[in-house]
Amino acid sequence: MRNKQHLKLSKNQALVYEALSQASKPVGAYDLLDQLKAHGLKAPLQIYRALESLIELKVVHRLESLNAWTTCCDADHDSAPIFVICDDCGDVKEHIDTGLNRSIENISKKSGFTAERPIVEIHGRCGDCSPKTN
Amino acid sequence: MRNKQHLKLSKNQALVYEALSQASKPVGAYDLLDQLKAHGLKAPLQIYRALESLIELKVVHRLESLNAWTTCCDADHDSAPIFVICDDCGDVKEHIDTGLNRSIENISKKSGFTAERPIVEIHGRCGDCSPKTN
DNA sequence: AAAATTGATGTTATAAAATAACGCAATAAC
DNA sequence: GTTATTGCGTTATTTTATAACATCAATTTT
Repeated sequence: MRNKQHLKLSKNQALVYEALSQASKPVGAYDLLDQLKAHGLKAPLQIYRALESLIELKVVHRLESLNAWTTCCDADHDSAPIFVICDDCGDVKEHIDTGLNRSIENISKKSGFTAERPIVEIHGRCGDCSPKTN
Repeated sequence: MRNKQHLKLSKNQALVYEALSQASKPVGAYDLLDQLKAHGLKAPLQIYRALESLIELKVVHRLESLNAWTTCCDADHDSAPIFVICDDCGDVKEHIDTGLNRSIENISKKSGFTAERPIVEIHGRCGDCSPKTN
């Protein structure tokens, strides 16, 4: 989704989105809550509701394998977001890859499946955190 | 891993593996516990420990987006397991796709990343559960 | 064989993540 | 202006996963 500046977010949505934007990594719901207590938020549900709506708006993704959320890379994609996650430094990058999307379509077609929400989260080591050299 | 028959599993491992084998769908840890209470298991940890070791042995996979576990399809794969999940009937199928694996390798190479644990879980509708026809 | 290491087990308590259920307030739609 | 709709607030609860600690059995080391 481009033009995120033009999104009209509710108060809680804006708070959560802001917090996620400023984070360098995906953030958990209770971490968000801790941060936003300074702004008056008190209950987990306030966070979860905001996250849910931000996902609807396609400006935030949930990382299933981390129980955490991050802002969308703004690629304006219809295709599957691909997350590459360094298990060492925690860095997460979002990618778009047409080849991988084709593969998902192929697999679906072959089995008569309709893909609606592809989840791709690749754990490993980023270039900076050299892979195990044992 | 083939020749699962020859695996020497401990009591709890065997119980959990049996239960997963007989299930038609991925099963949650607390569901497993409920089932296995009849066999004397009492605490979540007994389940989680067994699951952890079964994953080490590569005979069980965890579905991150379902918080549930399932037996490996026995493909003897080095490559990423791909799960196709029907959000309607709950059916889950494991696939292997060389194309998708190549894509993951490409993405990794481009960014100097070393993929160690790729997670691919495609949610949608299976052929039997026709996709939304609104 | 005794000692030491390892791997599995059992139990209680706790932490972490997510949702249910209820009611209120502001705003957009008719 | 009444009626839907949407967002907000709060308490309690459920669901999922781990920590901490103790025991037991098997295997390896000496």
